[in-house]
Amino acid sequence: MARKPVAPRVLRADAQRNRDRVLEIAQAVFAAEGLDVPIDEIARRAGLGIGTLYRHFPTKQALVAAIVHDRMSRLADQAEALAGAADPGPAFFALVELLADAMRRKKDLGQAITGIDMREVTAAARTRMTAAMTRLLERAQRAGAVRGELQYEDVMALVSATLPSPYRPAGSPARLLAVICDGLRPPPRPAAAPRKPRARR
Amino acid sequence: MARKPVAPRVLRADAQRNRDRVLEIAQAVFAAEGLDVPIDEIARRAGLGIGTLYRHFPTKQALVAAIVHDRMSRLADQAEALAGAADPGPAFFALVELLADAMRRKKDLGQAITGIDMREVTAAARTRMTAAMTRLLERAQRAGAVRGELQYEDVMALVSATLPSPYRPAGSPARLLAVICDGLRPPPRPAAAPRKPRARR
DNA sequence: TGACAACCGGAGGGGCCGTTCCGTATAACA
DNA sequence: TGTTATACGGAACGGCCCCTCCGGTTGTCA
Repeated sequence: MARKPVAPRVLRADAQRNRDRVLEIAQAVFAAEGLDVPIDEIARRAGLGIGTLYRHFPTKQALVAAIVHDRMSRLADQAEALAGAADPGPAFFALVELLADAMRRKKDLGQAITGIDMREVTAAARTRMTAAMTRLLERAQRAGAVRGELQYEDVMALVSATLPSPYRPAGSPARLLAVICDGLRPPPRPAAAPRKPRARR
Repeated sequence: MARKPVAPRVLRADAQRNRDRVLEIAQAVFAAEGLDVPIDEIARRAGLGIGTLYRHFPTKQALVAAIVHDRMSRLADQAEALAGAADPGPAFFALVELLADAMRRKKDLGQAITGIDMREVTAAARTRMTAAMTRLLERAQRAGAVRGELQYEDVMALVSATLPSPYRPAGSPARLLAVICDGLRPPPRPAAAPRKPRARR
């Protein structure tokens, strides 16, 4: 169980310095190596004791949350901007690429969105993100740029396919994204009949 | 001096019974709940002591391997059959669906193919699987049924998108598979120009 | 039926991790 | 410069898991 750190109005100078340092290091480490890095390791790399780290962030979750929430908020901002774009089709695909790119660049983001239970902790940003994506998806669907039957979860699942997972080197992000984006568009013929291959040449 | 051989020709009746029971239970549990179930849990559900389980399978990996190898071999059989089919296009898409379906039905299979390091242990079946898929992919590409630039890893990454992951309820498998299969086909126009939405406002 | 090899069960060792505790150090301020 | 609230460091704790060990049990065969 975690004891809530008593937060006085102002931190002592050294405390503020250390807090910043923890955030800076953790941000880099989680982005590069994912959220499974032990907290002792973060402390070590920051040149601090474990106790110090725990005074600033009462829980590993709290530290992760601080970082992921930040990242996710920025993403949500961009998503909201795109959600209001004049032309929803291109905006939707831009958002898909944006998401895929962000999640690939920041391993922690991908993990937080895709897997590990950060639900509670990133609720606010996540909600905005979901709302923006959902709205844009619906607009793009009404505009005929995206298959009508798809839902938010479908899109997120597909985006997550571009993420590398441990031990399995994922396919090329660019190729995967091309497949996914083309697949997201409405099929040429409404009937689900498989397309006839062109005659060989 | 030589110690007793690890595996005598015939197991004692009770030992054989217990071994079978472990396999049966582990198979069900791993399929339903994935490979993260502790081994004590398997033993408990089988009504056996941990020691007993460990005599039959010296390692958790060994137990998992026995089960996953089995499953994967069956899949490889089917893949090889499809790889030789007359019409490579439909056969390729059948294999994709087969894989997605198998991995969704058996959580351990999905995990073993996608993530956890079972590489060594399932090498034989995996190699056959990979070879069959690669061959079928190339044939389907030559037939013009699948985008030419894709590679084996791309296809597997896409298939894995249909898998549910913990905490994130995946999208509908049917819808995802539709998107993926359509995306795998060569795009109608060489240029990937996004479709113009209808004018509307 | 008796003797023994084969087998069983589960306590406990060891490693990894998140978290807590508390003796020591130091910034802040008079 | 002295006093004190605040902060620091890291040993130690507890939970989780894989795995080992060994005293007790049981199938098997003469």
